[in-house]
Amino acid sequence: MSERRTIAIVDGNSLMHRAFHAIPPTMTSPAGEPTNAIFGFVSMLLKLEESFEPWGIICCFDKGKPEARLKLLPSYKAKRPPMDPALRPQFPAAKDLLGALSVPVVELEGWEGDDLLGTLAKKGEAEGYDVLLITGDRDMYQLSTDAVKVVSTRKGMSDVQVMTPETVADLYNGITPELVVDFYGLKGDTSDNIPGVPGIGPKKAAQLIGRYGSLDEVLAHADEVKGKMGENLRAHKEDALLSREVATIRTDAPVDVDLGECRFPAFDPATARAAFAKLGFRGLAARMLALAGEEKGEVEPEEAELTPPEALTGTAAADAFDRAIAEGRRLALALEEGAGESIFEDPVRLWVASEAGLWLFEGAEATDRCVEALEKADVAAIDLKALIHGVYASNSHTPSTLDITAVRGERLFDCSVAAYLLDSTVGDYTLRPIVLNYLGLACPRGENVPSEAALSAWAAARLVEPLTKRLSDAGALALFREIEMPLIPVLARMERTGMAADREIFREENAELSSTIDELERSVWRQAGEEFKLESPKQLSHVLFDVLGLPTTGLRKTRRGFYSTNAQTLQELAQDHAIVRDILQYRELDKIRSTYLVALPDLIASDGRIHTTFNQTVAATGRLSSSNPNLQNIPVRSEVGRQVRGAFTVAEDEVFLACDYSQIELRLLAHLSGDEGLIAAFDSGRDFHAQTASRVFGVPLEEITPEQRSRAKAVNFGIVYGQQAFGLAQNLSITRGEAQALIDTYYAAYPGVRRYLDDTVARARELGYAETMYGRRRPVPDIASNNFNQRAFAERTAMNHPMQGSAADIIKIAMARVRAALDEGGFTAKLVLQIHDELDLEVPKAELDAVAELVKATMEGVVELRVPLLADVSWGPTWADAK
DNA sequence: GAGCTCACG
DNA sequence: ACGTACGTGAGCTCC
Repeated sequence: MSERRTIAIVDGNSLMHRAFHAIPPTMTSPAGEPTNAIFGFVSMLLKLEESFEPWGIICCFDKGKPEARLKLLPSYKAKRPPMDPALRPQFPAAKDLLGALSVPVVELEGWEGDDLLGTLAKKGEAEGYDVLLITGDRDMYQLSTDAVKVVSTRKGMSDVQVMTPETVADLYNGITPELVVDFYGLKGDTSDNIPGVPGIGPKKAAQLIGRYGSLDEVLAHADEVKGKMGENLRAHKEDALLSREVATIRTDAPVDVDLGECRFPAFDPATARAAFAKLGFRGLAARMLALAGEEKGEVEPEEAELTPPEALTGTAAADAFDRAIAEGRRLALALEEGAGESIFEDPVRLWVASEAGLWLFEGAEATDRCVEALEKADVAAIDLKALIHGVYASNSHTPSTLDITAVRGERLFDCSVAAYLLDSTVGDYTLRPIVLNYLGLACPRGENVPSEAALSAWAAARLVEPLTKRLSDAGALALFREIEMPLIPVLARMERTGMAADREIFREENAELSSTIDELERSVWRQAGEEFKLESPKQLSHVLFDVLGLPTTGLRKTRRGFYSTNAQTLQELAQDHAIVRDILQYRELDKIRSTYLVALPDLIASDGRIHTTFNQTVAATGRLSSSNPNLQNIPVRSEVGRQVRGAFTVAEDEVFLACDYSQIELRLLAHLSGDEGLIAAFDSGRDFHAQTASRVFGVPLEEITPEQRSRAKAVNFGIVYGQQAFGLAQNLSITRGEAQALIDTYYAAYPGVRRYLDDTVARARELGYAETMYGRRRPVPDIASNNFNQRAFAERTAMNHPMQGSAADIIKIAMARVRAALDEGGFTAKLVLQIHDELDLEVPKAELDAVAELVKATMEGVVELRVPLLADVSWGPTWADAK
C-alpha cells in the first residue's frame, strides 16, 4: 500500500497576524525593518515541520479587496482597524522568504486567503492527498473532512488543536463541518462584522440547529420558536441567509497550482541562507538548514563576509588622510596594540577607514594621526574610550600625547554605545556581534584577515549610517549625540586621572582587622568544637545545623540542598546563639578585608592612584558600572567599612568633595507620575519618608514614630523596585497580608503613583520596552511570557527602568556639564568618580567655595522637574570625611 | 565556571 | 499556582 502524502496548506494572513501579536515588536532586521511577525511565522513553520512532517507545504495570502463578499455585504470586515504599519511591510518580506524556501505562495487578486485554502483543500483531497489546513481562524472548521484536518493554532504552533469532523462536532455540540456555515449564519461573526441574527449567540445557534437540522429548517420552523428570539428569527431571515453565504468559504477559486510541486524541504541552502541573513535570523536559519540536511558546523561559503579593501600605506595614505581631514570627512579608527613586551609601549599601527578607502599608519605616525583625527575630525570607532586611552600609556603618569579636552564629544560616533542604546540587554558590543547585527555580515577569521583592527576600522566606517538610522527610528539619536557621546571624553579623563589612595592606610587597617578576624575565627571554631572554613557556606551550614543542631524551621535551602547561611538567615538566629553573632561579625570584617583592604593596594598605579574603568555599555538601565576595581561599591553603611574610604586621600592643599542627588529616583517618580500628594511632599521640603508615613498611617507628621517612618521608607524604596507584597514582607519581616495592606494604603494615599505604574506596565506590554525621560529604552520581552515568574520579573523591571534610567540620564548630563564648567572656569578641580547619584571630585582648597557651588548648581540645573531637584554637597580631607 | 555571599546605589 | 524586591562587580569555595 503506497503511503498517502500529506500537504500542509498555510493560512499566511492568519499566522502572520498571530505571530505579530505574540512576539514583541522590538525585533528588527539588520536594515532596521521590523521582523517580529516573520520571525514568529517562520518559527511556526518549523514547528509545523517538526510536529507533522508534511510531504509538502504551500502558503496562501489575501490579495486585494474581497470583492465577492463586499458585494454581498458592503460592511464586511468594516470594523477592522487598519493594519499596523509595523506589520504591513512584513508581508512582502515573508513572501520573499517563502520564495527562498521554495514554498509556493498562492494569492489571487480579489480573493481572500480563506477561499484559496478552501479551493486547494478540495483539490488536494480530489488528487488523493491528505490535507492539513494551518490557521488560527475558527471558521475554517467548515472545511474539515475525512481527508482534510484543520490544525487550529491557539497561541502558536506549540499549542494546536487538530480538528477532524468528529472533534468539530464534539466542540460545537453536534455542529458538523458542513453545518458550521449555518451556525455562523445564525450567530454571526463580530470580528468580520457578519450580522447573523440579533440575540443569538453560539449556544442558541447550536441548540436551534441541533433541533431542526440546518439553517434552512430553522428558518422554515421559525414560527415555532417562542419569544423575542422567535421574533428576531422571523425578522432577520434574510440576514441569516446572507450571513451564511458570506461565511461560506469558497472552493472554486481559479487557482492554477500543481500540488506535486510543493515538496518541502526542497530549497537551495545558499538561497535560504542569504534570505535569512537579510532578516538577521541566525537560530532559525540554522534550524531550517538542518532540515535540508545542512550541517551547522560545516563550511559556510555562502555567508556574506565583511571584506576590507587593500590598505594604502606610506605617502599615499598620508595624502589621502590629509585630503579627508580637509574635506571634513568622518574617519573611522582602530588601533592595533604593539606586540611589545609592555603595555606601556606605544601602539604601533593605526587603521583609518573612510568612504574613500582604508589606510594604515605605523609607529610614531600612528599616534600622531590618531590624535589629529580625534582633535580635528568627526571620528567613529568601536569602543572610542579604549581608543583614546590607546594613544597614551593609560597607566602611567607621564604627560599624555593627547589632551583629552581637545576631543569633542559632539564629533564622536561610538558603534558599541550605539548598539548598546539600540538594545541594552544583549551584553556584547564587540566587533563581530555588531557587524552581524547591523550589517548582516560575518567577520573573517584567521589568516585571511589583515588584522582585527583593520576589520574594526572598516566595520565602524560602514556602521555609522545604519546605526544612525536605527537610533533615529528608535528616537534615541539625541540621547546618543547629546548625552552618551559627550560623556566619553569625560569618562576617559576620569579614568586617566584615577583616585589618590594611601597604601599605608590600607596596610594599617588590614593589620588591625586581621587580628580581630583571627580571634573571631578561633572563637567560632571553639564553639563549634571543630575547625572548618568559615567562608564555605556548605561547611558552615553543616556545622550550624548538623553538628550544633540549630533550629531549621522555616529556613530556606539553597539549590545545592543545604540551608542558606546568608546574613538575613543568620540574623534571626543571632539572638539565641553567640556563635552566630561571631560568624556574622567575621563575615562583615572578612569581606572588608579581602575585597578592599587586600585587593585595592595592589591596584595603586605608579602615580599613586587607583584607575577604575567605567563601563558605558553594561547596565541595562543606562547606569555606568565600574570595574578593575569596582569603586562604586566601596563600603559606607557600616562604621568599620567606612574606614576604607579613609584611605582615599587628597593632597595637602586639596579637599575631597562629594555631591549627591537627594532621593532622585523618588523625585523622578513624583515627576513622571504627576501624583499630587508626592509632588506636595517634595515641594514642602520636609522629611519625605515621615510625610509618607503620615499619609499612609493617618497620623500627624509630628507624631510619626521612628518605626513608622522606617516602614514608610521601605515602602518608598519598594515602589522604585516595582514592589510586590512578598518582597516588602520579606524586607520588613512582616506577613504578606500586612505588606499587602501597607501597599494598598500607600496606593490609596498616592493614587497617581498606581496609575502611573500600571500605565508603565501596560505600555511596556504593548511596545516591548520601557523607556526613560530621554528615550533610553530597555527591552522587556518577557512581559508577554506565560511563565508567571518571568512575567512578574519583566513587569518589575519595566516599572523600575524609567526611574533608575532617567536618573542615569540626568547624572550623565551633569557630568559633561560639570566637566565643561570646570574647564571654562579655569578650575583645576578633578572629577574622579561617579556612583549613580553622586559625583566625587578632588578640589584645591583655593577653589573649594566656587567649585562646591558650581557642582551643586550644575547638578540641580540639569532638568526642570515638577518637584525640586536637589543635590547635597560635602567635603573633607579624605573620602571618609566627605559626608 | 557556577553558586553563594555581600559591598554599593 | 507560581516564589521575588531594581541595578551592578568581586572574592571565595568547590565541582
